Amino acid sequence: METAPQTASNHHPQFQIEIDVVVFTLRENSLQVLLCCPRSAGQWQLPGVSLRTDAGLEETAAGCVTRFTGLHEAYLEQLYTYYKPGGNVAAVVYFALVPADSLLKDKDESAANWFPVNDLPALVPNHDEVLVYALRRLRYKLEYSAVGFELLPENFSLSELQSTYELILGEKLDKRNFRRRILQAGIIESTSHRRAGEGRPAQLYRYRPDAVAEVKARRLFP
Amino acid sequence: METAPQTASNHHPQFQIEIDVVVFTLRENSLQVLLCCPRSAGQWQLPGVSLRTDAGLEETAAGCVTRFTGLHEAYLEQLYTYYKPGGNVAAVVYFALVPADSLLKDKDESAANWFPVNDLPALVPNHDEVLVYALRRLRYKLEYSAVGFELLPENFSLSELQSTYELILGEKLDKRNFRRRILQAGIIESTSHRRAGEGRPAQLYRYRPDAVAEVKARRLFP
DNA sequence: GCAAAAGTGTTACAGTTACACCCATGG
DNA sequence: CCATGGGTGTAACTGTAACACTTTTGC
Repeated sequence: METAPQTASNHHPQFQIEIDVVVFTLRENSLQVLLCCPRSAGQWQLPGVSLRTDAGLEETAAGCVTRFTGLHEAYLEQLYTYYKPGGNVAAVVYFALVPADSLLKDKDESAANWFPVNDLPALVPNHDEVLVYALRRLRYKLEYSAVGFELLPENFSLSELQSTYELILGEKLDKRNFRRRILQAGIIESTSHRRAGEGRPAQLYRYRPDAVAEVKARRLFP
Repeated sequence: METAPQTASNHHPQFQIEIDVVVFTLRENSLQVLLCCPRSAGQWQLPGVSLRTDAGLEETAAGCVTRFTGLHEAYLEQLYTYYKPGGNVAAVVYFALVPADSLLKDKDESAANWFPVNDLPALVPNHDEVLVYALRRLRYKLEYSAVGFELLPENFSLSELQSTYELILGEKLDKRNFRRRILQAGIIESTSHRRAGEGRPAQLYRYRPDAVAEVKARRLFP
């Protein structure tokens, strides 16, 4: 990475690098994504910033999330790097999960908004594709890792967790099987809090950050 | 991707983009990786080229594989993008699988060589890490997709396929279970060829490119 | 006391694993 | 005819999916 790659010529083309972030959250009973509409573009697009030479990729993505949501900790993962030949700007796309009810700050400056993933506005070219890919990755990841907690506040009830999974996967789940599995996996622990409301109060749980989140799935091959 | 991202300033830092490729193959009964040692660096590193403005990322990676192995078709997948703050070159890393016995061409020009993944030379900084990640991804991918065929010639026996899996996963597999599963999955078809040698001749199979390769694994969550 | 959400076990079924012998060919 | 690698089925087990009622609270 530090040394020049070996090519015939010695001068290398220069590119601009843009970090885009697909930020998901749960709002209004649906999975939503953060989009912004800068005046210069006049069209909705993923929030993004230009990479500076003195900043890391993930660091920059995290800064972008903070700037648009005000949150300082979010689940972040590199998704894909795009480059369209003929241009001179490459886009490194991250995806992020932020807890429910993360409010937008700087609303006017950033002109950003949440949109349900099933009801998106027209987007800048290629961002549709990126979004579809991010969504696929999120669903996929949900099936073999513990990523669902990132969309919930620190303390949550099992019913809330189940709804999260149902919303993202788009299917209903069996309550008893869901509880058994999630508890057996040992990735959450109960807290001393309970949430009152209509009906019987719910036991609240917390994610155990020390838990080993990825689990070996059944293999097809061999 | 085309429009400028919104930042305060209007001038953007410029970077060089390097495409590196982790090329795996099976040779001498082990999983091996392609490394090169350009005169300028004097140290082993992943083969890489500088991105040109008029070329796509995957296209460039494919060209890199061709240049070092002589092969024109290889399984390619984007792995990760790295950037070390303070530098000005980002590296987009791909991983590639090439069939057994892919010979190196241009041996002297490229100064490249195959190394068993368990016995690597000292590498340029950060490439160790990249390689470890690539290997993890390969093992992982092998478990839920049909990627193993990419390391074999067009026609192969079931025993050869099984050895491939065993070599990569680093564990022995049950012959009968292996065969049942791979055949049930319907991703290979028998050909009219057989391979003679010591012992009973083996039926040769071929990968069905139309097969749906990715299969839903058992979920932990929900 | 009733509406509303939380919590709790068991059984049938499907898929996975473990395992040992016969077959076809070349020398 | 024998050495070598190729090819084949079954039984025990483990994990998964389906399913309905009782409990606790607020009003």
